[in-house]
Amino acid sequence: MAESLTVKRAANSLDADSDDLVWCSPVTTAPLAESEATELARILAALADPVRLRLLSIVASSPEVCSCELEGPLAKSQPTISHHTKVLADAGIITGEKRGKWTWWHANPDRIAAIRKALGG
Amino acid sequence: MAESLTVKRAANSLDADSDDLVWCSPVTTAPLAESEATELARILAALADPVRLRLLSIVASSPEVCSCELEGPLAKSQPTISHHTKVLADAGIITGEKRGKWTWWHANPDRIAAIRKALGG
DNA sequence: TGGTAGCATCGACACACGTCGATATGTTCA
DNA sequence: TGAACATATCGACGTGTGTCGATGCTACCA
Repeated sequence: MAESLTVKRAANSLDADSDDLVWCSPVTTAPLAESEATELARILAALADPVRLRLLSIVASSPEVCSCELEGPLAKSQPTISHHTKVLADAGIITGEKRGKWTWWHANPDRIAAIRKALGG
Repeated sequence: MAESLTVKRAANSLDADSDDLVWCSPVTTAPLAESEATELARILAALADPVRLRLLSIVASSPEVCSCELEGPLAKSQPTISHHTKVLADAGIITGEKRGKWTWWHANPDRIAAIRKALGG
């Protein structure tokens, strides 16, 4: 196996090659189609949790963060942390890279910028 | 009673007079405090629903929208529409103005901009 | 005054979600 | 190989949430 392996980003229906701002028109501009709204809601729901927001803020503040460095600051059990990283990764907001025993997480600024754009940015 | 009455914006703990971007540091900059994360998650949760996103997009696309104009496009019952407008209003994202029999809704661009800012904008 | 219309609230239901212990998987090292 | 560790997955539990019918309340109009 390869030395470095990117964790799969799960089956979200929007993994176009160019990752940014392709979803939908800004929410402030024109009525959203039902499919656009569902997709955007899915991404926002991934963010709408205090633990995940703090997790993201920790990951985004560092170039890379190991899972084991999250359990302490977030004061949650290991399965809970794993659950939350998965939710954020499925939404494309963070990406996990498995190196040896550890999984290293980093934020996806493009995706976050796309969310801002969808919010009228 | 007065001719025009602004619907109360409910008891959200963040109704500072200046309404914009006072919550928390951008999520991409530094680890969020627990209280900041909880507050931001509450606001994002108000957005993280397809019906509410479409509702907001309709309201934000017009200067003013009446509740009765939402039932049709959103294909939901009247109590459901009322529920969703309340959630968005409690989050400060839209504001309702009651004139006569009708309640007129309009978006709060400052609040939406604050959300973008909290997301690293 | 009575009737109607717009909207909010209540109660109930089904479903989704956060949480964690137990367990499984996979990697490192002796 | 076997032991130890990091992480993922599973199963279960309690709680939160979207939905709607029924009901209540207020404003308008004849």
